[in-house]
Amino acid sequence: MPLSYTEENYLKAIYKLAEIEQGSVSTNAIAKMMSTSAASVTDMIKRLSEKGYLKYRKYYGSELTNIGKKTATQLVRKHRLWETFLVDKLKFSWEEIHDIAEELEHIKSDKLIQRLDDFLGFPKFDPHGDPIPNPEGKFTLRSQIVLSEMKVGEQGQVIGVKTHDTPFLQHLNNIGIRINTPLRIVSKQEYDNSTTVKINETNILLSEKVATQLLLKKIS
Amino acid sequence: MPLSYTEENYLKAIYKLAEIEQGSVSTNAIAKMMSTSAASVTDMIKRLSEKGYLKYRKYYGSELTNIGKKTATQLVRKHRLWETFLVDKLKFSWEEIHDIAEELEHIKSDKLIQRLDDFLGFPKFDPHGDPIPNPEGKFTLRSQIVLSEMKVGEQGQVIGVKTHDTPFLQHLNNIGIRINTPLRIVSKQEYDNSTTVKINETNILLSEKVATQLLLKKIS
DNA sequence: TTATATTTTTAGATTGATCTAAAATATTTG
DNA sequence: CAAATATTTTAGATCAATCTAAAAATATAA
Repeated sequence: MPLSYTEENYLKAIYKLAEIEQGSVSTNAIAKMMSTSAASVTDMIKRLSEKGYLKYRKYYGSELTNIGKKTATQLVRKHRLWETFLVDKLKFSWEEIHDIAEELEHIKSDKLIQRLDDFLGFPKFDPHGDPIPNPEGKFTLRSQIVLSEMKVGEQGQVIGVKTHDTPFLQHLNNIGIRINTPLRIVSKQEYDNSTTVKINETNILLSEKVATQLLLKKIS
Repeated sequence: MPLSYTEENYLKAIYKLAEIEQGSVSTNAIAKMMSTSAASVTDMIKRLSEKGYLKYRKYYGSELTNIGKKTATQLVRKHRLWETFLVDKLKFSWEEIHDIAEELEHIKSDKLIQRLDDFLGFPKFDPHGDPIPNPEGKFTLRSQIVLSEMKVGEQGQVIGVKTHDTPFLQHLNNIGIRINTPLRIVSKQEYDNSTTVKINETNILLSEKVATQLLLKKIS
């Protein structure tokens, strides 16, 4: 029997939390991520446990099984492919796509996702720079560095962001930073940990808050 | 408050039935179309009536209000645009798209549909030849004739089908008939009401069952 | 290490969508 | 037109997903 919309969202939430915390995920953490009560979470993890998607010991939290992880990874794959579609084909911007992809990812058709992947040219990264798992669930790795850790004089190209919240992405749009933007570190101000970068012959000041969220690939 | 997935499906069903029957739609007819019990339908039409999407008199059936019709038309618009996307962009065939579009039509974003419409080049008809209503709900009309009513010697081009059931569409694929196929009526056999047509210099026999479901535009 | 605080689970209710069976209303027919 | 038949509604249950409040278990701190 197929998973419900809600069950799928729980799996995704637990998968994400397991990436941060290690080992098992606490009921309260899931409740916070799903914006629901701990009582509801207890109900749901019991159900998902019975269906074999996770292992759960009372009072000690939950851990996804292999099938649970696989299912969650496929949801991530679908989400990121749809986000790529929305940006590449429908010309949406960074910050508009999350909620729509959140709905699209639940459409149940393997063939649809294969065809979409093909149509998009088998992308390996989504518009935020996050890797798109392949049908087997494998992620493509690449070397990346946080802008705030680059040294003066080094050059790089923006390949991703660490957070996806709308105000941050809008701010990046405003100051002219997007995926693939090339830049050079001009100077770093110790006083407030801000960084000056040169983009297209223009110097731009990036606050610490921004510099610690931008992922780059170095270019020599 | 937005409509639920189920409420949207009821609206669509009632809208479709109102196109066939005239005036109000019976509870049983809705139950049949939704493959559910009459009791469930009674519950639902009460709710939709309270929300203002339809008018309902006990024991006398339901009729959509203007807002109900508008909502249903937008669902039809979304369904047909997604079907067009699946065929034109993702290379699905006629008979594979209905169920997927049935899910996609519930994604809630006006901007998404605008952008999709633009991306597809503002199509006026879907892959089955059915008209796609514009954002205001207006359908494009065109003159069409059922193949079985054409006379020997007349020429036409396939622009649509009257039923969408999978075996029928697969049969059309098999015998080489699709949207835009040009053909000429070679002869009509009175005995079994079959029709012989010429497509690309080849004569093909169409049964009455097929000939009464094919819509054509005459060409002179 | 006992008391306090936090986390988690249980118990009991609610809402939407569904069902079956029975009652009420409408329609058809002899 | 009354009896038989068909349709529709009501009544009462169930299931998934949610809630609040209270109880139970675990963790922390004096």
